[in-house]
Amino acid sequence: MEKQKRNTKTKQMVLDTLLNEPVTARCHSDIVQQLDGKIDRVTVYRILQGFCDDGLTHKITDDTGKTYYALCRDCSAGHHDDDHIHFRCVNCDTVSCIKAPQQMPRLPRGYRASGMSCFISGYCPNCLPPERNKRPKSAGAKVKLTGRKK
Amino acid sequence: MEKQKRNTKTKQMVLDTLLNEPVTARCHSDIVQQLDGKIDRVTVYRILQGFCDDGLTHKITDDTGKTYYALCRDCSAGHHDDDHIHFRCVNCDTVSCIKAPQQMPRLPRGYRASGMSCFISGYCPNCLPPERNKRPKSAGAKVKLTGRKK
DNA sequence: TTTATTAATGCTACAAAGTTACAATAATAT
DNA sequence: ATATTATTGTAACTTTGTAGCATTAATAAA
Repeated sequence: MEKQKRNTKTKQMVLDTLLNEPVTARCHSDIVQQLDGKIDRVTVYRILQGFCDDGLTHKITDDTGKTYYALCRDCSAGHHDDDHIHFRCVNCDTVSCIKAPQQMPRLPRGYRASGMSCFISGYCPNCLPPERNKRPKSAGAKVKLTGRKK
Repeated sequence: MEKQKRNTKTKQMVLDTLLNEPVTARCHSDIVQQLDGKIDRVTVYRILQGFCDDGLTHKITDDTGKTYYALCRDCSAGHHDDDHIHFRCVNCDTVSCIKAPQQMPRLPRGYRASGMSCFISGYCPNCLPPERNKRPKSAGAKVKLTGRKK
C-alpha cells in the first residue's frame, strides 16, 4: 500500500507493455517474458503492485484464479472504478475490461452486498465469427510516466 | 476427468468435512487441517477433484484467486448448475453459494457471451448486524456415500 | 471365503505464483 | 557534486497444485 515516489526506466518499460495493449489485461509472466529478462520478475511484481496502489492499473482475477493487470481508465488511487466487467475470449484467450454496468442481483433475505465482480467468457469482437483471428494485436499510443511526487 | 469407482473411508471423511458445512464452501488447506494429517494433502486434492468430476461438489474461485469446494445441490455429473452466485462474508470470511439467478449484462457490440461467474462480497445473514458473530457453525445431516458403480 | 485385479492412497519430487530480506544501484533533493 | 533513500536484483522461502511410482485396500471372480 506504499505510494511510489520515483519514476524509473524500469517502471516505464513495464508501463509500456501495458500501453501496447490498451484494452487487454496482461499477466505477470507474460510481461516478464516480453521484457525478455531485462527486468527481474520480483521487480515486475513490485512495479505492478505499485501501479495498482497508485491507481494506474487494476488487478483482475479470472474465474480460474489467474491474475491479470490492466490500465485503469476511470479509477483514481485508493478508489478503483468497479463499474465494469471482465471478459475472456475463449478463442484468442485474451482478457479485457468492458464498460458494462452490472446490476446487483437480488439476494435472499439477510444478505447485504457491498461489492461484486463479474467474469464473462465468450467471443470478443476480433474473434467473431470464431476462427477468424488467433491473437489480435493493436498498437496503443505511447504515453510517458508523469511526475507523481509525494 | 476420470470417474471414481470405489467408495472408501478416506473419501467419506473428506465428504464429511463438506457435509458439516451445508452452505459454506471450504478450501483445500482448511479440509486437510480439519482432518488433522489423517489424509495426505495430495489425496485430498484428488478426492475433491473426483467429487467435482462426479458432480458431487463444484469448485469455486473467489475474486482473489483462492479456490473453494462446495456441495452441489442441483448439479449433475458433467453439467454443473451455474444458476447461482458465490458470496463471501467480509465479517466471518466464509464463502457460500446463493440461489440467485443472475442476468447476463448487455455487452458492447461485437461481443458474444457464453458463460458468466459472479462473486459478491458483503455481510451474510449470520453477520448482520456486523460483529454479531465471528464464525457461525451449523450442523449438517450425516450423509453416506452411495454406490456409484461403473 | 479366498484370491486376483486394479482403483485409491501415500510419498517424493517438481513447477508456478507470489513474498520477504538484504545488499547494491540509481533517482531525486540539497 | 554529494547525500539520502526509493528502487532494483538476488537468493531463499511459502503456498498451491500436479506427476510418477510403489503400496494398500475395494471390489470382482473363483
